[in-house]
Amino acid sequence: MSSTAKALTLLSHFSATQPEIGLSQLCRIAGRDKATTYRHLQALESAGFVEQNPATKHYRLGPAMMQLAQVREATVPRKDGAKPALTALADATGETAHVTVLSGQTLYALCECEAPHHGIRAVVDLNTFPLHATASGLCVLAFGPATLFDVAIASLEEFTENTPTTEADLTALVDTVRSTGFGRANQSYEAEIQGLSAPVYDHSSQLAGAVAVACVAARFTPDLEQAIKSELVIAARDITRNWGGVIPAQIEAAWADALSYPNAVERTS
Amino acid sequence: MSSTAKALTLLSHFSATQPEIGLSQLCRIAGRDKATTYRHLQALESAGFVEQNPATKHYRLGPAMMQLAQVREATVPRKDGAKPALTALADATGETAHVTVLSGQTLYALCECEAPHHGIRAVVDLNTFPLHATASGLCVLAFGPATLFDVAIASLEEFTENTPTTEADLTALVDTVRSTGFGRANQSYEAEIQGLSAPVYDHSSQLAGAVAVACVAARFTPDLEQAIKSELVIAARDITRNWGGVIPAQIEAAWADALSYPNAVERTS
DNA sequence: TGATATGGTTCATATATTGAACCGATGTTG
DNA sequence: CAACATCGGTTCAATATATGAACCATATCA
Repeated sequence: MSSTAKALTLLSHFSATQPEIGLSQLCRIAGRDKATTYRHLQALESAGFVEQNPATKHYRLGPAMMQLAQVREATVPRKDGAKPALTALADATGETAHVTVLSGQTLYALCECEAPHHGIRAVVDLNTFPLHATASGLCVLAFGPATLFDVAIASLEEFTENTPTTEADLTALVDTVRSTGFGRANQSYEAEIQGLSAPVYDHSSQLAGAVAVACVAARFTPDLEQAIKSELVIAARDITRNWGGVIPAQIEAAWADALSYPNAVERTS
Repeated sequence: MSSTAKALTLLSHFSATQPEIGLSQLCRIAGRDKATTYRHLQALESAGFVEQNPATKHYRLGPAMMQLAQVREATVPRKDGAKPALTALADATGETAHVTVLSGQTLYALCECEAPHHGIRAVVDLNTFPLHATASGLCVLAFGPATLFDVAIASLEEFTENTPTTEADLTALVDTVRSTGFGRANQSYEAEIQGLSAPVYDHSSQLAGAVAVACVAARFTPDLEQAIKSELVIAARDITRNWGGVIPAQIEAAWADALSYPNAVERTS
């Protein structure tokens, strides 16, 4: 590990809950020598990556972050940050994958990717996603602003015989999503289509949207469901990372539980 | 200079106008060896500070910037406090407005706002602002720590034929800023760009940075200068207020004098 | 007053960084 | 199409640079 990489990992110890850290404290957290840590902080400070609170001498993230984040945002718009993960997801699952973004009270399609594996495949052709009947919508209801639930029950349009049409039905579905970390729509929007989704987050620490897989129901087996879920987790982490967000710990925990990998954080890059 | 500092300065070469840079190109820009630059980029990539465009192999700023900027903003919420005033300033003047923050001996760009009024407008695309050649820099020299003046005269790079290149020239400019309360850069950094700035303060009662307007020189008239100055005062007061600071009485007095509104404190919201 | 924190500094040691030269691939050009 | 240029990436000997135990100066507290 290069000394540069070591210096940079120091930055990862700053967070909203612990925004300012003293030298000795940071040494303990990072498990590194004090002189070394001090020099690393000096280097970071010279580049504006950290600065010292003049009053306490504690260190905090510096102003250069703001400038660089602006350039990053101008360089990689949101859609581009989702596309690679989406194609990987479609390829790995062999099913159609798509990403939705929540804007206000509406869930919009951002982009979509069809896997070429099968002659029969789901085609996602929506501008806006009904909250109560799609996997992405349920995901947003479960993890997004609470006010959305009222919006959803105000228009419980019945698309298929599986569409939830009562508040009780919808509450039950959303509760399941909350406990598993995955949105699931069993032919509730279109017959013969099974949807599975996972939430994605952005820099605001709020839910930003969902990533989902639409699967032809005839192919849907417990094995495929497990496979899709584990790929969804990878895609959701990737997109969230590109959008500057973090997956809430409780959702990571729910995923780990649902996938029966009690301690799974096997891919963080 | 530590290798970490060298690696970090690579990041400053990325900008909105040049968001992606190839290895060889970056070596030329940074004036460093290719192997070294490559390893530095590897270290930066491992921390998510840069990433490679898979298609072109060119490097660009990475997703980690977004997360860190989020934490920084949560720690020192400056950008949110500056943005409304900045858009109002850009809108009222019809020119490009920006805010800079002083950290240590370096003046960083915090955010920028372009007015849509004109087809031709200034584009601020800087990571750090030279102290001697920009309106914001002169403002900081005039009202910030005295030690900055030594830093400034240590590197009097000549950007245009109007750039001050002697200590005497710079002293004269800074004295003018002190007596008027406004930083002014008449095409001293870029030809055809007139800069005007005002200091902003934070809770520490120290100078925190500057708010500035970059104006296309061809449009610059005495009337516009007066208009920009009075808008700058409004913006500087607003930002200072949001950052928990107070404008020193002597600067308020200088402003009132310069604007020929002897008792002007007519808008403080 | 002594014990224990803190942020910051020193210096011999040796480890990690450096850059000229090199490689294979791709693209240009007369 | 062969010669040339440029690209991203790699190698290895030379050495510049990072390292950490011990050490300050200062502040806090019992």
